[in-house]
Amino acid sequence: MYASLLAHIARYVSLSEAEAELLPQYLKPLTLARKEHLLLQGQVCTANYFVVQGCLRTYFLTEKGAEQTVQFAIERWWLTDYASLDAHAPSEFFIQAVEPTQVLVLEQRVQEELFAQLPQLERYFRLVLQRATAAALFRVKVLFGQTGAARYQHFSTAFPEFVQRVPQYMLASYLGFTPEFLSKIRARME
Amino acid sequence: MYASLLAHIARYVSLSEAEAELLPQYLKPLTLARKEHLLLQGQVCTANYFVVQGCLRTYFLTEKGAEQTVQFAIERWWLTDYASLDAHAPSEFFIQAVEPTQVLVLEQRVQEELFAQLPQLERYFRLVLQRATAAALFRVKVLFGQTGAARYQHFSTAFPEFVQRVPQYMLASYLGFTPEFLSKIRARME
DNA sequence: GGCGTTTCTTGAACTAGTTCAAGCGGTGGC
DNA sequence: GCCACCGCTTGAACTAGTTCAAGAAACGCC
Repeated sequence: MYASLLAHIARYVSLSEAEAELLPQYLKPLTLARKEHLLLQGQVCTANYFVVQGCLRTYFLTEKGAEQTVQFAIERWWLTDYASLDAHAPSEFFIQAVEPTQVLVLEQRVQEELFAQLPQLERYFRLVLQRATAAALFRVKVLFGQTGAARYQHFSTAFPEFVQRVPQYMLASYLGFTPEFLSKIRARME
Repeated sequence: MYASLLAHIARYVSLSEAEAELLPQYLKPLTLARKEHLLLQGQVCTANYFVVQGCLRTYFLTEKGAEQTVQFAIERWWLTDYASLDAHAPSEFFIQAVEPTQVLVLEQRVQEELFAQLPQLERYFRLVLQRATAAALFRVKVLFGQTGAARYQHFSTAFPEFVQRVPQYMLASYLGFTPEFLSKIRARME
């Protein structure tokens, strides 16, 4: 359970064994069923979630009532709504388990204590956020730089296992088009 | 020059006067003419830029050769390409001054020394990155959640001074449509 | 203060992707 | 083992936004 997080932390900063053993005091495991929500629109987001096993997504409802997926998180990704977390404001998003999922929950109010105990983690989260920021910029580049069909083709060759794993309507909205259009792209590819 | 950065840092963490006086050793001022580049596609990005006065943008060239703006930075924003910076890899983006601009340059290789001297800055940059990540998510929400015309209307009521400041073709591509279409939206609004 | 470049506008033809509606297939729940 | 539902497909009509081209306006610079 915690091994996955410790391995991830070790990529960025080093913790002694004694330090590593402190983590379970601060992060609580949680198991989610398929389609279970961690956050509903309108609620204040109070925690950061690390995916040990499974898949989460962030989505919102468009004016027409369609679910628009804005990000996915699979194993070893952190997911939260920083806008809501930082400002203690109601979230505009839903966070939901795409499949049965195990997460570690880091509550915002214990995060400060954790950083006081293990100051290296301040650096760890900075580096995790740098990667997230780079990923967000790349996502905007892909959305603007290529057609829907090209986005699907690149995505499905880059992450073939992931395409199998999530319902196509979630993937379609993540890639910026309708499920019907995705179906037509697949038909065209033969 | 440094007062702007110190005021920004003070929003997130506190530095003593003695600590504040160390900053000029690490960050170098730089003045850019309109349209001057800080980074060209293909170069490795080696620094993080803080805008004291003026405006920067990140853009890339689409297959058709059009400039696609992906982000702007005005006073008190940091801008860099973290993908290139972290991986020491050639950047896919250009970073350019939209107007005459003064920046403070934090070279990647001196950033580590700076954090060793002033560990609070590790936290400062983490918090700056949290805001950037929240802004990136919000941007995706706006791009997917509303039509081009609605995006322009909301943007120009939220940031009227900014709309005056940048050429419309940059704003059009930032908002996800062509300059011609922006012109037509404006005509429709009368 | 005028010249050259850059930026903005307008219109007409076009296209990538949407919308709506109907049918089909798999599968999870009891 | 059956039913209900959810997700996927297909086609036809549609629309938001693009493309291309040409002229008008505005700006920055010496």
